[in-house]
Amino acid sequence: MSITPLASRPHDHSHCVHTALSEADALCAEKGLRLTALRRRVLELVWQSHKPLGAYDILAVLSEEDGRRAAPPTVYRALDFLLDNGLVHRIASLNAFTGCNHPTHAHQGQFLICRECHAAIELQHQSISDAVTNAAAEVGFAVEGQTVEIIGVCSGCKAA
Amino acid sequence: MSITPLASRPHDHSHCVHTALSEADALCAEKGLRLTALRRRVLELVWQSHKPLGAYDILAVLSEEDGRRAAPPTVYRALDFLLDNGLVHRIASLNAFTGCNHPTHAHQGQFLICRECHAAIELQHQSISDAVTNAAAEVGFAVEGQTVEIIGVCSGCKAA
DNA sequence: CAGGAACGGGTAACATAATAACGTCTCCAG
DNA sequence: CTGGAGACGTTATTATGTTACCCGTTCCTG
Repeated sequence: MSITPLASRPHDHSHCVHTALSEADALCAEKGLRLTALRRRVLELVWQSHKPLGAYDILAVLSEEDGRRAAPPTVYRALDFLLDNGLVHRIASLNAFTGCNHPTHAHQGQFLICRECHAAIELQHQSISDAVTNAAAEVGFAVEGQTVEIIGVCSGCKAA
Repeated sequence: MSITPLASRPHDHSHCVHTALSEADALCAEKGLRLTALRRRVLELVWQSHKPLGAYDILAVLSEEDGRRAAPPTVYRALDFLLDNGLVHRIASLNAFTGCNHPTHAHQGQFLICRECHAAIELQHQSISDAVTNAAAEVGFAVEGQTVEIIGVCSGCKAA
């Protein structure tokens, strides 16, 4: 039904980062949004691995490379921008952020989070969304947003 | 397929609280666990409405009624006990806790969270769990726990 | 009936996460 | 060129969660 998500198999990760940044550039150009140096840098950091990154992790990197120490609002504002425009997702159960695989169309992903390697694998499974929507409809609940975060062990870590 | 969850319709709430505490007593007696006064009180507070309660909300109530002010570890230890034994659930997207409807058998609920009245309606919909398990299996991911939290508007608030 | 491990709980301090409020700068439209 | 919106810096504060350490009780064991 679906291809194996990239995050769950070996791959050239620098390609991920490059693609993500290019897509972000294109999307912002198209919508007339300003992907400033800071926002671009934060997006790059979030994409540096498939492990969701905490706001304060980002803060630490920025502080180190800038010399002067950055303050929380700097990072949160950049993250808010990226969230608003679908370039990153927030993982509520981890208080962390991860790059969005499909920024060009609005969606809410589901995430498989590996307890071992901490990678977050984004899914977009219609059957899950449908099951949620149907279950909610049964009790007259109007769905506006879904947080689906599955903890477990990924195939790679199971093998090891 | 399922009956309307209690939390989503009018009901005698004192009955909820009483039932929850009785079930907790029974469950702890059976398992040889100690439902101390503090733990029981925290469980009662969590059950006082169907709105999930933050740890610091509980802390505030305990501090006020005890005169001396309680400290965070007191509340978190009680909550850990209740979580470990399935008496309450944690709502990750709210950083809050809510009473478990079915403490006697292990399970992981799904939650409908009303943006208006803040009530959390616990579901246990097999179709959702199945959809999640199947989607995970497709990529070789072994599910250990599910966080499914749906934000939206409940039937009561839609009517009003 | 010692004596000591296990447990519940208190206190203080700390760590992490997020927001509020205000000021300055830049850049582009008019 | 000017005026206003948006981006970002800075400081402070609030919210949430954890760690380390100590003390008293319980309860089991010898």
